[in-house]
Amino acid sequence: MSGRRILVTSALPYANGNIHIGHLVEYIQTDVWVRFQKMRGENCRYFCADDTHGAAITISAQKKGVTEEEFIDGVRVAHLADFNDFGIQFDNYGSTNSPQTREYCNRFWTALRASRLVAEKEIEQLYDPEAKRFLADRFVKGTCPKCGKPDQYGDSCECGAVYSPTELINPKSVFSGATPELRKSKHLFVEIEKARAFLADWIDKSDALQPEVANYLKGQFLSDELWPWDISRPAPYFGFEIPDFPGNYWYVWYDAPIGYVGSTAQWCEKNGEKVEDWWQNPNAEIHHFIGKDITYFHTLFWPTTLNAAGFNLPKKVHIHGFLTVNGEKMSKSKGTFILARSYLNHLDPSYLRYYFSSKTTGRVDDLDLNLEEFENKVNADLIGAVVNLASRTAKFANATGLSDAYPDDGGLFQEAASKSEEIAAAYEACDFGKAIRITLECAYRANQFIETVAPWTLKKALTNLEKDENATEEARQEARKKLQDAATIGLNLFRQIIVYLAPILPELVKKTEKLLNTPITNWDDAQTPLLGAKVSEYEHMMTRVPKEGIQAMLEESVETDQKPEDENNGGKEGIAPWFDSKEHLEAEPLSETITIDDFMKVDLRVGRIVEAEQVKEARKLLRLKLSLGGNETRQVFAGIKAAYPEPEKLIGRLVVFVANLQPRQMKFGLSEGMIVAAGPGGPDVFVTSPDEGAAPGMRLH
RNA sequence: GGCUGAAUAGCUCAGUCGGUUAGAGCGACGGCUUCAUAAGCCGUAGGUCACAGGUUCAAGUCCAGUUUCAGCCA
Repeated sequence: MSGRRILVTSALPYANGNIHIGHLVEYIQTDVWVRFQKMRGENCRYFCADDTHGAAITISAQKKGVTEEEFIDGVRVAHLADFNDFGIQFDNYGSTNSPQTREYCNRFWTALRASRLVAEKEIEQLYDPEAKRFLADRFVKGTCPKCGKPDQYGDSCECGAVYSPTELINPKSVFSGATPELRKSKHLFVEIEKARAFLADWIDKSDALQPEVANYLKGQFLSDELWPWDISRPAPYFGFEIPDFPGNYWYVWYDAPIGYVGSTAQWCEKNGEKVEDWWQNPNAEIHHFIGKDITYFHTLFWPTTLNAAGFNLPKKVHIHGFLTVNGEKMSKSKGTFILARSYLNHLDPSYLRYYFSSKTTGRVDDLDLNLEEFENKVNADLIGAVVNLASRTAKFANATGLSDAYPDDGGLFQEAASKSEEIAAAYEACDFGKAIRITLECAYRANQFIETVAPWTLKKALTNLEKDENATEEARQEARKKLQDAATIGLNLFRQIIVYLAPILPELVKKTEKLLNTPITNWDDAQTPLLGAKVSEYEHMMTRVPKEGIQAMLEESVETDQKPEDENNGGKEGIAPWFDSKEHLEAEPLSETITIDDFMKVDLRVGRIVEAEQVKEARKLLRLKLSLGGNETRQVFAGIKAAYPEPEKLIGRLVVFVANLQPRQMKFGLSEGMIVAAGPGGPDVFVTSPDEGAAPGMRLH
């Protein structure tokens, strides 16, 4: 493959929560840029992965009662589905919890050691004696020492106060609720101060950073001594153990960017390529797309690590701002904390791809999603100006196809073709807003042209001639040709615009390809008119933004029980507080007290589901076969059909099972017990699972 | 507090190297059109370019200051 060799990454989404529209700013921006490069014929690859390590993952997994690996596997499936449905097209989507990432963690580590950048120091930190683990500030909660507000994090309070976790009144560990104590432990640090000369030079001269970012780094960091970077965490910690520092693990932010390389390696294994051709090749370009919150990880620590190992430094770090909705931070109570899935449930992803792109400037500014503007802009630009071009011309060419020679259009096609490089330069600079502005000017001119030629009038004239018995066949031919020519011009101007918007609107490209029976694959498809092509029956390409869809999305988001992750730190040391509602307890109040003897009458056992199938005739029932270990099995009919429509997915799971319930003959067979599940019923039934380590046959006490 | 950035029409934003009368889209208003699932075209109104200075033949643009807003401070 020829062209520039370009490796592109987006920041790895943390495996602790769902993708929301704030994330999408970045993935859409990156995807558009990558699609643009590919259309230009560059050898461009887009790599990403889930970022899976750290204490927050452990907590989330514990809350769900699954292992960390099970938890991140589940999140990965959800992430990929969201990305896919938004048209984000990765060349490889890996995980930091992969053998490839581990291998590169080791390699970079060796390099950092060899460069004498690693130092050992003893630090004092809060420790949870019950959970037997050290606690980051965010995992301690207590009463604010300044304002007295309870239930605040160990580093700062909602009142704005900033303090150390040791100052908290009545501090508690979020793991166990135990009172933490101070303990000393040894940590490893990367002394990036030693890399100062390199960093200062790179920041100043490489042109990898937007000027405001370079200024920020110079003013904020380089003006003073660079603090050593605490890179190890004592066990237990979900991550990779440091080979030469047993009992300690790399901090999640060490392996997160290495995940870029790990994902590359995975792709290389599948495609017979070499990692060094991408990461250690002076002719390869590395482009990172990130949010401004994680600037210093990517502009201080990461270049230092890469440099130590002799890897390419980023050619560009493209940094974008945060998303606001209607001018404010996303808010759960206002319904503006919108999950990707909630958006997809109600609106077309093309709208958001277009809107975000129209507001993408390549600068670090925040981007506002104003929902009223969103609706207006998409309707006016995409429906009114762009799609409308096809919808008002296509049917006039349906019978004849496009003309065989491009008719005189007053230079419109040529003029738009001449904008190609200017638009391309805007894409290259991530100024998608500018690319769109120039393209839309073409659309306005095209609409004016259609207005002047008025194909509908030509069509009427033709119809009249065809009815008129006195009309000559020549006159009819001429009228037919005029109409075909007008439609040919309209559809070519339309297609040219679609080429320019193709990186942003892949779905619209597909529909255009279908309409004109010709693929769009290359940027230069905008240079030559399409001639002689068949024109399919016009089908709607895009509908106006449904107002009720926006409303429904907001309503759904108000209900979503999801908290914004902490922007600071990319959320990795953050933890979503619990939002447990009282509704369930109110719906079903606690029963009267029983004695331990009463309880002991119930023989609860761990069982493994070895068979699970639909009972077709039953409304609510699944037939399960539970193994209690050895050859002991029981057949159970469970009323969980609505909640588990795919029973085969239950096979292998451990469940809790009432083993001494009197068997009951049911219409479909004998039920020899029941499995324990929570929830009000219907689709809201949740089968309970024992923690890892439990085995079939164990009794619950 | 320190640092960084921003301020142009009701809204969202262009405005190149300092160079003619500061532009676009949306919205508002008036008209035209009726091919297209209300889309399109023409026109009108709307600006002390945050403020007061400086440099210059010439400043929205360059310089220093002031105000306001936003962000960042591992």
